[in-house]
Parts: sequence; C-alpha cells; structure tokens
Amino acid sequence: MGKLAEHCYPHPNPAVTTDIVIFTIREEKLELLLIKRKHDPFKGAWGLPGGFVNPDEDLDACAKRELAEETGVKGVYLEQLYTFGNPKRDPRERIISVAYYALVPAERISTLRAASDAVDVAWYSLDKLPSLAFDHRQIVNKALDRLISKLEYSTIALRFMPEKFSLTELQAVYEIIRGEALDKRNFRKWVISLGRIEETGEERREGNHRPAKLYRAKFPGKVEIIK
Amino acid sequence: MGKLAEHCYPHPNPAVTTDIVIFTIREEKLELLLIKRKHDPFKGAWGLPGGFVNPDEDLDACAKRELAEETGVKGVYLEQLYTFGNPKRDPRERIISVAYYALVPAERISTLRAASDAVDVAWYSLDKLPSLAFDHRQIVNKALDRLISKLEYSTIALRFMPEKFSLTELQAVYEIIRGEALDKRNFRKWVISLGRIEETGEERREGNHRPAKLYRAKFPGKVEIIK
DNA sequence: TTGACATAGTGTTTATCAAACACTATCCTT
DNA sequence: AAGGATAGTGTTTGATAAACACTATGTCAA
Repeated sequence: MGKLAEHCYPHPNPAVTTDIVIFTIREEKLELLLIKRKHDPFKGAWGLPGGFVNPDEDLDACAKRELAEETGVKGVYLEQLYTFGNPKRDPRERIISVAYYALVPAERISTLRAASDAVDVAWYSLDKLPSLAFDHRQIVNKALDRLISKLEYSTIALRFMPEKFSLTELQAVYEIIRGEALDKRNFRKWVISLGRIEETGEERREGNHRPAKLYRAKFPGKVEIIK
Repeated sequence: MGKLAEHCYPHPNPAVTTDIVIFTIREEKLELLLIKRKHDPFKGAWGLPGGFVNPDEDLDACAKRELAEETGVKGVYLEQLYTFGNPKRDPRERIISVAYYALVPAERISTLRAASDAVDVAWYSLDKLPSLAFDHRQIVNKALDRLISKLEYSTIALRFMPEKFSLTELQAVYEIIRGEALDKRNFRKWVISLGRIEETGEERREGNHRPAKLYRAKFPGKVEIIK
C-alpha cells in the first residue's frame, strides 16, 4: 500500500501505532495474548499485538482491527490505556504507541492463528510472562493496574463473562484478578445490590451437586461506574 | 530545523502534538488557560495551548515545555489525560493530539504573556468558556471529569495550594471543584485523618477575626491515592 | 472598654456500609 | 439410603460517613 517515498515532510513525523493488551480468563488464570515477532527488531521475541495506524483510521478503529485480526472477536470491551512516546522506545526510528486494553470472554475466542507479522500466537498466564519486546512489559503493568482498580469501581468484570453465568463463576473472576479469596455471602449480597445483573430463570446442572441459578448482565456491553 | 522534504515515508505519518488543559483556582472559580490563535485553522478562536512534539522529545517533556512557555511555571502537577486521534479533528492534515492536564497554584503564575503562536492569552472560568477550536471542548470535558474524580481518591487538591495554607482555603478548593458546600467539621476531621498535611506552627491574621492556623503538605510534589 | 462582627475551631450522635462468620439445600453417585 | 460435592442463605459487629450548633479569638468602631 503506497509507493516508497511518497510522503515527505520538513520534520520527521513520528510513526504512530496501537498496541493492545488482550486479557482473558482461562483455566482459573488471568492470561494475555502475545505474539512471537517475525521481524526485527526483537525478532523471535514475544510482544503485544499491534500495528501502524492507517492514514484515515481512527485510533479506536485501529485497535479494534488489530484485536479482530488476532482473536477473531468483535464487540468486546476495548479502552484506551495510555500513550507511550519515549524517543528511544524503538531502537530504529521513533514510534509513538497508543496502548489499549481489551477484555474477552474465553468462550468467544476462535482458534488462534498467527497473523501476518507473527510466527506464533499464544495465551500466557500473567504469572509466567516471558520477557517482552520494546517497553511492552511496562504497558502490561499499566494495563494490569487499570484492570485491578476498575474492578473496584465499575462493572468491568462482567465483560469477562459469557451471556449466562453463575454467581460462583463471577466470584471466581474477582478472586483471580484480585488474587485473594472472597466471602461467598458478602460477595453475593454486594453484587446483587448493584442491580446490574438479573436471574435468567434457568439453572445449570453439572457434577453431582445442586444446580446453579444462571444470571445475565442487565446492560450487556455497558461498563458502568459503581459505588 | 531540517530542510524541506528531508524526511520521506512510504506512508503519510500523522503529525503529533500535545495539548494541555491548565487549571488553576482564582477568585473562587476554577479557571483554565486559553490562547487566542494567531493562525489558521481557527484563526482568532480560543483554544488550548499546545504544539508539535519535537523529534527527540518525550511526550511528557513536550507538555512540560508548553506549560512553561505559557505560564512560566515549573514543577507543577502534570498528567497525561487521553490521546485524541480522529482523522478529521484537524481540517487540514491529520494530527494526533496527546492531551495533558496540569494544576497550578494561582500564586505561582507569573504575568501571562502571549507566546509565539498566539495573539492573546487569558484565564477563563469554566462557567464561561467561549467556544473552542478543534475538539478542544471535548478535551476540556475529559480533563474536568478526571479532575473531579481524582479529587475523591487522591491528594491532588493539594497541588492547587501554596506552600502554606489554612484549612478553610483547602476546603474552598474542594467546594469549588465539586460545586457544593461541605460541612466544616466533617471536612477537617477527614482531611486531618488522611495524614498528608501538618501544622506549620504559624498563624495568619487577616480581617477582623480570629487568625487561622497554617498547614503544609507533608509530601509536597506527591499525589497519592487515598483510601 | 466594651460590644458588635467576622471567621476559626471544636464533639457527639446516628445512619450506612463493610466484614466476619456456619449451616442447610439440592443434586448425583454408589 | 448414605456420602459427597457445590449452591444458597442471615445475623452480628465494627468502621466509616453524615448530620448537626456552639464557643474562641481577633478587629473595629462607638
């Protein structure tokens, strides 16, 4: 797309990319999606999915596109995180990265398939991240901080859930991200009192025990500030 | 710096600027600094101070520089707000703006002097903002949201205060930004219990009434998350 | 000098919200 | 029918926030 040296400027404009921290919860772990880089710099290293902003593309649209390319999902939670612009963050040329983070329910992920700029794609538990290219570790840390604090004062956790879920499953999301056990009774009282979920009327039987009532988000797609 | 057409790219890189929302509190009002634009587009309209990021300049450094140029102050609170990148936000070419906001104590502002790209500079009360160039109104709204919510859970309000201040003055800052009266006794109990300010031992006499004890920030320069 | 006035400073009670804590219910399997 | 596994349910206690009114200390003017 575009021939070489088509666009010239008196000043060297920086290149602008978006990078995305894609969270999911799988197998009782908070995980994020990494790609193994096909090209230099950091060829062969793991890093965040991302890419250059197209000439007429909004920043949000760019992040959404990258997310769809890597995971095949659409309509999930995506929020701008922070813009990283240290002149030396890319060893070659100056690249300013507008970082986003996304929350995807594990159920909605189609099979991962390495995109054009990667030789591999994988989910990594946050406990066991490899060392990352560029300043991507810093970006991940910031995304994690944001996720943890937004858990406290918003309904963001619902964006990890499938359409129907049990209260035990929802509680598990909170416990995994916060890294601590919560009291079942207090959690249920609290989450019900928020008024953001409702019973579907259905139950789910699985295993040799009492079936769980299923709930759904009252306002799916919305992330509201609570408290 | 650099001759014409020195830097060429296969893709048209966007230009990157920083814009700053500079808050202060003057005369019992929350005000912000606007400049009257000297050049097109929006020549003659009011807008936020800001400018292009230099080739080897960090984003924070760029915002800090703009702030110093416009107000002459250094060492005040400055935080990245959000990055605005709608392809049509500038009618001419594509410009991505990394927005910052800053809090300056009214006492530290030297006389305003129009910088090179402006014909005028002025403080405007938020109640009486003129219509603004570009998407600057949107940027201001976002900064205001952030300021109001950070007031709740951080010690950011202290960054509006001079070195020594009375509790009545500090309370006024909270009241002005939140737009509502607060109970004097509850406010004092609360702010003291945070443990972030201490008595200087001095008092200030002014007017025909009892003098006020003066306080100072225990950790000046820091903005801490509370609660 | 004394009384009026203006702002500084100070505690207690009540309501609301968060935390700690243990048992019963329902289904499956053997 | 008994045992095992997870679902579901209330009460008590402590902590934090909200409501509320009077005294203290200075200045100024009569």
